[in-house]
Amino acid sequence: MSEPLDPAMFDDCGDVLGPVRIGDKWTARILVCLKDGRRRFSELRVPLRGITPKVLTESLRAAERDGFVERHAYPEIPPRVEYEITDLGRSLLGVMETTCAWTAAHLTELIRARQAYLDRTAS
Amino acid sequence: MSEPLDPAMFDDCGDVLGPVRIGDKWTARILVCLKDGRRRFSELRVPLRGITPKVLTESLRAAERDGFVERHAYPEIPPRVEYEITDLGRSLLGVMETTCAWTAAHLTELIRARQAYLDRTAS
DNA sequence: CGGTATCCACGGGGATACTG
DNA sequence: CAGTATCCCCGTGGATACCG
Repeated sequence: MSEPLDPAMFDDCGDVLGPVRIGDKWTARILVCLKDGRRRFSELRVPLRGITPKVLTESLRAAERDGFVERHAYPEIPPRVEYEITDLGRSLLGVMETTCAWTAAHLTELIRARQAYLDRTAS
Repeated sequence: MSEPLDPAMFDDCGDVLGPVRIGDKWTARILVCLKDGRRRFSELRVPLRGITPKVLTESLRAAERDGFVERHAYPEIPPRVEYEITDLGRSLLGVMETTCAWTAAHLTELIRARQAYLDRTAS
Protein backbone atom coordinates (compact mmCIF):
# COMPACT_ATOMS: atom_id res chain seq x y z
CA MET A 1 0.00 0.00 0.00
CA SER A 2 3.02 2.25 0.02
CA GLU A 3 4.10 1.88 -3.62
CA PRO A 4 0.93 2.44 -5.64
CA LEU A 5 2.47 4.71 -8.25
CA ASP A 6 0.78 3.26 -11.28
CA PRO A 7 -2.66 4.72 -11.95
CA ALA A 8 -3.56 1.34 -13.46
CA MET A 9 -3.99 0.13 -9.91
CA PHE A 10 -7.53 1.45 -10.13
CA ASP A 11 -8.37 -0.83 -13.05
CA ASP A 12 -10.21 -3.13 -10.69
CA CYS A 13 -6.82 -3.93 -9.20
CA GLY A 14 -5.54 -5.35 -12.42
CA ASP A 15 -8.62 -6.33 -14.41
CA VAL A 16 -8.71 -9.67 -12.65
CA LEU A 17 -12.46 -9.38 -12.31
CA GLY A 18 -15.05 -7.41 -14.14
CA PRO A 19 -16.45 -4.25 -12.54
CA VAL A 20 -17.28 -4.67 -8.85
CA ARG A 21 -20.20 -2.21 -8.45
CA ILE A 22 -18.83 -0.47 -5.40
CA GLY A 23 -19.19 3.11 -6.49
CA ASP A 24 -22.73 2.86 -7.77
CA LYS A 25 -25.73 4.62 -6.31
CA TRP A 26 -27.33 1.85 -4.26
CA THR A 27 -24.83 -0.73 -2.97
CA ALA A 28 -23.62 1.37 -0.06
CA ARG A 29 -27.16 2.36 0.94
CA ILE A 30 -28.28 -1.26 0.87
CA LEU A 31 -25.43 -2.36 3.12
CA VAL A 32 -26.32 0.41 5.56
CA CYS A 33 -29.89 -0.86 5.68
CA LEU A 34 -28.66 -4.37 6.41
CA LYS A 35 -26.07 -3.56 9.01
CA ASP A 36 -28.43 -4.08 11.95
CA GLY A 37 -29.95 -7.33 10.79
CA ARG A 38 -31.80 -9.15 8.06
CA ARG A 39 -34.33 -7.23 6.03
CA ARG A 40 -36.98 -8.29 3.57
CA PHE A 41 -37.30 -6.95 0.03
CA SER A 42 -40.17 -4.65 0.89
CA GLU A 43 -38.51 -3.50 4.08
CA LEU A 44 -35.54 -2.32 2.06
CA ARG A 45 -37.76 -0.23 -0.18
CA VAL A 46 -38.83 1.98 2.72
CA PRO A 47 -35.50 3.57 3.72
CA LEU A 48 -34.35 3.41 0.08
CA ARG A 49 -36.98 5.93 -0.84
CA GLY A 50 -37.59 6.05 -4.53
CA ILE A 51 -35.89 2.85 -5.56
CA THR A 52 -37.91 0.83 -8.02
CA PRO A 53 -38.25 -2.94 -7.63
CA LYS A 54 -36.30 -3.51 -10.82
CA VAL A 55 -33.31 -1.50 -9.67
CA LEU A 56 -33.41 -2.98 -6.17
CA THR A 57 -33.38 -6.48 -7.62
CA GLU A 58 -30.45 -5.62 -9.90
CA SER A 59 -28.48 -4.12 -7.04
CA LEU A 60 -29.19 -7.00 -4.67
CA ARG A 61 -28.24 -9.56 -7.31
CA ALA A 62 -24.93 -7.81 -7.93
CA ALA A 63 -24.24 -7.56 -4.19
CA GLU A 64 -25.08 -11.23 -3.80
CA ARG A 65 -22.87 -12.17 -6.73
CA ASP A 66 -19.88 -10.39 -5.19
CA GLY A 67 -20.55 -11.85 -1.75
CA PHE A 68 -21.67 -8.68 0.05
CA VAL A 69 -25.12 -10.00 0.94
CA GLU A 70 -26.77 -13.38 1.30
CA ARG A 71 -30.23 -14.14 0.03
CA HIS A 72 -32.49 -16.38 2.12
CA ALA A 73 -35.65 -17.46 0.32
CA TYR A 74 -38.49 -19.24 2.10
CA PRO A 75 -40.84 -21.02 -0.29
CA GLU A 76 -44.02 -20.01 1.48
CA ILE A 77 -47.19 -18.40 0.23
CA PRO A 78 -46.97 -15.51 0.12
CA PRO A 79 -43.20 -15.80 -0.48
CA ARG A 80 -40.69 -14.42 2.01
CA VAL A 81 -37.12 -13.42 1.18
CA GLU A 82 -34.60 -12.00 3.61
CA TYR A 83 -31.30 -10.34 2.81
CA GLU A 84 -28.36 -10.43 5.18
CA ILE A 85 -25.04 -8.62 5.08
CA THR A 86 -21.96 -10.88 5.04
CA ASP A 87 -18.65 -10.33 6.80
CA LEU A 88 -17.21 -9.24 3.47
CA GLY A 89 -20.05 -6.78 2.99
CA ARG A 90 -19.61 -5.42 6.48
CA SER A 91 -15.93 -4.94 5.81
CA LEU A 92 -16.70 -3.08 2.60
CA LEU A 93 -19.24 -0.94 4.41
CA GLY A 94 -16.49 0.21 6.75
CA VAL A 95 -14.46 1.47 3.79
CA MET A 96 -17.51 3.20 2.33
CA GLU A 97 -18.29 4.94 5.59
CA THR A 98 -14.71 6.16 5.68
CA THR A 99 -15.13 7.74 2.26
CA CYS A 100 -18.45 9.25 3.30
CA ALA A 101 -16.88 10.59 6.47
CA TRP A 102 -14.13 12.20 4.40
CA THR A 103 -16.70 14.11 2.37
CA ALA A 104 -18.54 15.20 5.51
CA ALA A 105 -15.31 16.32 7.13
CA HIS A 106 -14.32 18.40 4.10
CA LEU A 107 -17.68 19.79 3.11
CA THR A 108 -16.79 23.39 3.86
CA GLU A 109 -13.53 23.07 1.92
CA LEU A 110 -15.42 21.70 -1.06
CA ILE A 111 -17.93 24.52 -0.91
CA ARG A 112 -15.19 27.12 -0.65
CA ALA A 113 -13.29 25.56 -3.54
CA ARG A 114 -16.34 25.74 -5.77
CA GLN A 115 -17.07 29.32 -4.88
CA ALA A 116 -13.44 30.28 -5.48
CA TYR A 117 -13.58 28.57 -8.87
CA LEU A 118 -16.70 30.49 -9.78
CA ASP A 119 -15.12 33.77 -8.72
CA ARG A 120 -12.01 32.98 -10.76
CA THR A 121 -13.89 32.00 -13.90
CA ALA A 122 -16.56 34.69 -13.67
CA SER A 123 -14.18 36.93 -15.61
CA MET B 1 -19.10 8.31 12.36
CA SER B 2 -20.70 5.80 14.67
CA GLU B 3 -24.35 6.60 14.01
CA PRO B 4 -24.70 6.55 10.24
CA LEU B 5 -27.93 4.60 10.14
CA ASP B 6 -29.66 6.56 7.45
CA PRO B 7 -28.70 5.51 3.94
CA ALA B 8 -29.35 9.09 2.90
CA MET B 9 -25.92 9.85 4.28
CA PHE B 10 -24.58 8.89 0.87
CA ASP B 11 -26.60 11.58 -0.87
CA ASP B 12 -23.47 13.70 -1.13
CA CYS B 13 -23.68 14.04 2.64
CA GLY B 14 -27.00 15.76 2.47
CA ASP B 15 -27.24 17.22 -1.03
CA VAL B 16 -25.38 20.30 0.08
CA LEU B 17 -23.36 20.26 -3.10
CA GLY B 18 -23.94 18.71 -6.45
CA PRO B 19 -22.11 15.50 -7.35
CA VAL B 20 -18.44 15.52 -6.40
CA ARG B 21 -16.94 13.24 -9.08
CA ILE B 22 -15.02 11.04 -6.71
CA GLY B 23 -16.10 7.67 -8.01
CA ASP B 24 -15.56 8.36 -11.68
CA LYS B 25 -13.02 6.67 -13.89
CA TRP B 26 -10.24 9.26 -14.01
CA THR B 27 -10.07 11.46 -10.90
CA ALA B 28 -8.21 8.91 -8.77
CA ARG B 29 -5.77 8.09 -11.56
CA ILE B 30 -5.03 11.77 -12.13
CA LEU B 31 -4.29 12.33 -8.46
CA VAL B 32 -1.92 9.36 -8.49
CA CYS B 33 -0.06 10.88 -11.42
CA LEU B 34 0.29 14.17 -9.56
CA LYS B 35 1.32 12.82 -6.19
CA ASP B 36 5.05 13.16 -6.89
CA GLY B 37 4.97 16.64 -8.33
CA ARG B 38 3.55 18.92 -10.98
CA ARG B 39 2.78 17.48 -14.38
CA ARG B 40 1.93 19.05 -17.71
CA PHE B 41 -1.16 18.22 -19.75
CA SER B 42 0.78 16.06 -22.20
CA GLU B 43 2.74 14.39 -19.43
CA LEU B 44 -0.52 13.24 -17.87
CA ARG B 45 -1.65 11.64 -21.11
CA VAL B 46 1.25 9.18 -21.03
CA PRO B 47 0.48 7.22 -17.84
CA LEU B 48 -3.25 7.74 -18.44
CA ARG B 49 -3.06 5.55 -21.51
CA GLY B 50 -6.02 5.97 -23.75
CA ILE B 51 -7.49 9.13 -22.28
CA THR B 52 -8.58 11.60 -24.91
CA PRO B 53 -7.78 15.30 -24.55
CA LYS B 54 -11.46 16.12 -24.19
CA VAL B 55 -11.97 13.74 -21.30
CA LEU B 56 -8.72 14.76 -19.63
CA THR B 57 -9.77 18.41 -19.81
CA GLU B 58 -13.20 17.62 -18.36
CA SER B 59 -11.68 15.62 -15.52
CA LEU B 60 -9.05 18.23 -14.72
CA ARG B 61 -11.64 21.02 -14.74
CA ALA B 62 -13.85 19.09 -12.32
CA ALA B 63 -10.89 18.34 -10.05
CA GLU B 64 -9.87 21.98 -10.15
CA ARG B 65 -13.42 23.10 -9.41
CA ASP B 66 -13.56 20.91 -6.31
CA GLY B 67 -10.11 21.97 -5.15
CA PHE B 68 -8.25 18.70 -5.72
CA VAL B 69 -5.76 20.16 -8.21
CA GLU B 70 -4.41 23.59 -9.05
CA ARG B 71 -3.87 24.77 -12.60
CA HIS B 72 -0.83 26.88 -13.35
CA ALA B 73 -0.85 28.43 -16.82
CA TYR B 74 2.17 30.23 -18.27
CA PRO B 75 1.29 32.46 -21.22
CA GLU B 76 4.28 31.50 -23.35
CA ILE B 77 4.51 30.29 -26.92
CA PRO B 78 4.08 27.41 -27.12
CA PRO B 79 1.82 27.47 -24.06
CA ARG B 80 2.76 25.62 -20.89
CA VAL B 81 0.29 24.45 -18.25
CA GLU B 82 1.16 22.55 -15.11
CA TYR B 83 -1.22 20.74 -12.76
CA GLU B 84 -0.49 20.30 -9.08
CA ILE B 85 -2.24 18.25 -6.43
CA THR B 86 -3.53 20.25 -3.45
CA ASP B 87 -3.55 19.23 0.20
CA LEU B 88 -7.25 18.47 -0.17
CA GLY B 89 -6.55 16.32 -3.21
CA ARG B 90 -3.77 14.49 -1.42
CA SER B 91 -6.11 13.82 1.47
CA LEU B 92 -8.73 12.44 -0.91
CA LEU B 93 -6.12 10.29 -2.59
CA GLY B 94 -5.44 8.66 0.75
CA VAL B 95 -9.07 7.62 1.03
CA MET B 96 -9.08 6.32 -2.53
CA GLU B 97 -5.96 4.26 -1.96
CA THR B 98 -7.65 2.75 1.08
CA THR B 99 -10.59 1.65 -1.03
CA CYS B 100 -8.25 0.29 -3.69
CA ALA B 101 -6.28 -1.56 -1.04
CA TRP B 102 -9.49 -3.09 0.26
CA THR B 103 -10.26 -4.53 -3.17
CA ALA B 104 -6.73 -5.86 -3.53
CA ALA B 105 -6.87 -7.43 -0.08
CA HIS B 106 -10.16 -9.17 -0.83
CA LEU B 107 -9.58 -10.18 -4.42
CA THR B 108 -9.61 -13.90 -3.74
CA GLU B 109 -12.80 -13.58 -1.71
CA LEU B 110 -14.46 -11.70 -4.55
CA ILE B 111 -13.39 -14.31 -7.07
CA ARG B 112 -14.63 -17.12 -4.87
CA ALA B 113 -17.94 -15.35 -4.29
CA ARG B 114 -18.50 -14.99 -8.02
CA GLN B 115 -17.65 -18.61 -8.71
CA ALA B 116 -19.93 -19.76 -5.91
CA TYR B 117 -22.74 -17.63 -7.34
CA LEU B 118 -22.24 -19.17 -10.76
CA ASP B 119 -22.31 -22.66 -9.30
CA ARG B 120 -25.48 -21.86 -7.37
CA THR B 121 -27.30 -20.33 -10.34
CA ALA B 122 -26.05 -22.82 -12.92
CA SER B 123 -29.05 -24.96 -12.04
C1' DC C 1 1.24 22.57 -26.71
C1' DG C 2 -3.01 22.56 -24.79
C1' DG C 3 -6.79 22.44 -25.63
C1' DT C 4 -12.29 22.70 -28.48
C1' DA C 5 -15.94 20.96 -31.26
C1' DT C 6 -18.89 17.12 -32.75
C1' DC C 7 -20.78 12.97 -32.75
C1' DC C 8 -21.77 8.72 -30.71
C1' DA C 9 -21.89 4.29 -27.64
C1' DC C 10 -22.99 2.28 -23.44
C1' DG C 11 -24.60 1.26 -18.81
C1' DG C 12 -26.91 2.83 -14.62
C1' DG C 13 -30.99 4.09 -13.35
C1' DG C 14 -36.03 5.63 -13.43
C1' DA C 15 -41.39 4.97 -14.76
C1' DT C 16 -44.96 2.04 -15.42
C1' DA C 17 -47.36 -2.13 -15.76
C1' DC C 18 -47.80 -6.97 -15.03
C1' DT C 19 -47.16 -11.89 -12.63
C1' DG C 20 -46.46 -16.53 -9.88
C1' DC D 1 -44.78 -10.44 -1.48
C1' DA D 2 -41.16 -10.41 -4.42
C1' DG D 3 -40.16 -9.89 -8.10
C1' DT D 4 -40.31 -9.39 -14.25
C1' DA D 5 -40.97 -7.04 -18.47
C1' DT D 6 -40.61 -2.81 -21.32
C1' DC D 7 -39.40 1.44 -22.54
C1' DC D 8 -36.74 5.45 -22.06
C1' DC D 9 -33.45 9.19 -20.20
C1' DC D 10 -29.08 10.92 -19.24
C1' DG D 11 -24.20 11.34 -17.96
C1' DT D 12 -19.65 9.40 -18.55
C1' DG D 13 -16.54 8.71 -21.64
C1' DG D 14 -14.53 7.37 -26.28
C1' DA D 15 -13.25 8.73 -31.54
C1' DT D 16 -12.04 12.00 -34.61
C1' DA D 17 -10.98 16.39 -36.33
C1' DC D 18 -9.71 21.09 -35.82
C1' DC D 19 -7.64 25.59 -33.58
C1' DG D 20 -4.79 29.77 -31.30
